[in-house]
Amino acid sequence: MGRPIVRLKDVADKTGFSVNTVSLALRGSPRIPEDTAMRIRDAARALNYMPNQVAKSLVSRETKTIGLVLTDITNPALTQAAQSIELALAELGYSTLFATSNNDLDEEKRVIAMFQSRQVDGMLIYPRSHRELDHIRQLRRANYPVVLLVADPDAGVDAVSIDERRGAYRAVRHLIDIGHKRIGIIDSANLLGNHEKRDGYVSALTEAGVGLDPALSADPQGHSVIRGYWAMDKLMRLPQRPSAVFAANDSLAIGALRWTQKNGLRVPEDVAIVGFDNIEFAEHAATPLTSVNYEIKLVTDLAVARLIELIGSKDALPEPRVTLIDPELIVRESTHRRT
Amino acid sequence: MGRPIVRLKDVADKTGFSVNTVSLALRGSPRIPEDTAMRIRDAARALNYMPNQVAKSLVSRETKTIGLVLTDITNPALTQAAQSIELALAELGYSTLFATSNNDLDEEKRVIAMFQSRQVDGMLIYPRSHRELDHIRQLRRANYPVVLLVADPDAGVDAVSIDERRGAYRAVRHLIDIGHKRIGIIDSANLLGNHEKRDGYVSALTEAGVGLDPALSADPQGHSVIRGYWAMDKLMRLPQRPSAVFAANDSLAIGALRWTQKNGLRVPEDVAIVGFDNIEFAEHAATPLTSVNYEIKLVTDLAVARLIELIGSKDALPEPRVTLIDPELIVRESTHRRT
DNA sequence: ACGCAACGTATTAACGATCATACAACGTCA
DNA sequence: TGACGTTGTATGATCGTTAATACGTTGCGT
Repeated sequence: MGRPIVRLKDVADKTGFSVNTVSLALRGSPRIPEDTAMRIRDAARALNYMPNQVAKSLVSRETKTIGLVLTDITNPALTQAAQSIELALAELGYSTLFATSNNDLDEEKRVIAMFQSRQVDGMLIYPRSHRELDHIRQLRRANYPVVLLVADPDAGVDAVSIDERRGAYRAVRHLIDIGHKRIGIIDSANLLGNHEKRDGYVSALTEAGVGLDPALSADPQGHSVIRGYWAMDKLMRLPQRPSAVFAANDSLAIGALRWTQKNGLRVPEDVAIVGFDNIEFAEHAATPLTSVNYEIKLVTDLAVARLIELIGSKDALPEPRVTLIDPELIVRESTHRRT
Repeated sequence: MGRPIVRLKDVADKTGFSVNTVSLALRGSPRIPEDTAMRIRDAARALNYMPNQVAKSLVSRETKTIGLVLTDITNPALTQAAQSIELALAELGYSTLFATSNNDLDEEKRVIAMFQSRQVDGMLIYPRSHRELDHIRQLRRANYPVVLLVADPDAGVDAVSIDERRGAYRAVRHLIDIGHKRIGIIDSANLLGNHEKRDGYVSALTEAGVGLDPALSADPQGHSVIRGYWAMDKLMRLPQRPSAVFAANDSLAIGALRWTQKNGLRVPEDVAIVGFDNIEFAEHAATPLTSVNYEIKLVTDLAVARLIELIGSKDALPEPRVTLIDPELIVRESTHRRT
């Protein structure tokens, strides 16, 4: 310890004014004559005075801090989100306290409680599960401003998210449109209820009258490149291979692509591949990947705006509102029209 | 506003004890008999009492919060660092306040001042420049615990970093060892003094008696894939092309690799490529990339440990210590022994 | 039965800031 | 000239918590 803290009192002692006068002067109150204010400001600068936000927060009952809960920041899509959230909040004078839940529900709860204890003014949460949201709904009921970054329309909590279901639908629909019928999917067989993408896949196939084959579904058990490689291997060893594969994110898709390279298959001639998130590496992959694209900044800006709105609400929080952003499909070489 | 805050006083009122007794009981003081403590704990639970860390911090003079300053979190290497720092700190009971300097010195200063104002117990900083560290040295002089995440040995501030110079040396040395003489470099011609990698490149060439050709140096003006592609284009249009290229990070290297694909060159036969950071996409690139590898967790764990040590130091901070981690080279297909 | 620990709980004062209010000193006006 | 505003500054309470200390009860020993 022993870090020297310069307090209002120190500035007061140095100038001979009272603590209160110093406080008013530094905050530019019109009640303090310019002459006095200047002397006080000079003294404050000389002492390198910095207001203690902790003390300030105690009386103002706001910390100008928001808590950001992520599952796992190594996911490039989340990284981007974190970056643009921090930026947007900083512009509004808020600091970002961040923590990862490591995809564990108890951890998520613990992190949320910690943030509450630290009196954050609001939270942005990337929940581990899109369904188990009771603990978050409870937060909201206690009048705590929260905005989720993924959700379905009836979450019962404010949320801004891209429409994953619709994005997946577009991807698979595209594959169908260019003539594919046997379409595989690489996505977690998710016990957590995160099956928006799978739903989109199913509805595109169903709509086109293509039967579902459970064998065409591979659970990568992770979201890294190597997991995509591994899942692709499972799909391609089937007696009846898929002619196209939809991967739930670009890392998985790149893993799948890598499998085709190692095994001498051509993309898209032998198998077409579609990814999700349109990360930079997708565009510049060995075969540029068709991928579901969206502007992450749009999502985060809306989420931040909504959160600030909730924080500003005087009385009870308004009715929850879920905003889903419709993503687009960027078609590249990894999918081609079949003849 | 109007968020309901449950305070010690509320628990006190409910149980009939005084605030102080409640405080002691909840903190498990031996002075409070088990019977009383239990009643108080029950009441606290019933009211969903959560200690107000802001108030606690005011009296304890520590926030159990550290500030993490990054230049730009989209850099995958920094992302990883952020993740493992958050994890390590959380295990030690610290929260992470994070902010990005957006590679701007004034912004960096502003962020640091903000963190001070918020009374963070210490800071981990990825400085924009490896040379302009005066504002950070000043912090240290004011007895503020700071650990940098990149630095040269004589920074005058505590630091834990990988030895970029040595990593670059190993990469270029490897290229020389397998027979290359005309070796290009893709790295920022950095005005900020971040020329550790370039230094390593130069010393490997010099040591081998290979002359330096300034034309073989390309400034990508960024660190993304597309910038690497662009810089590679510049290098490969030279009348005397390099036979090998060292890129300062894997994104740049992947961009360079992409250029060779588009232009029908073979890697490593026509040109060898080495990257830096060994991100997952490097291993699974179209041609698996040789890259400088290091365990980021080792760096961050040491940095966190050092920071905690500084925070714990009773009196003045100990002499600054710079720890450089020696990275290794992972050789993959993108470089081959020449015959 | 009295003094003195030990025990259990309460009181008071911080922490650093803000806010509402009090209070001097001075000037103005009828 | 005295009541009344204005102006500039100070005082005191407050935010929720902890720390130091004070103060009643007990129970014990003699």
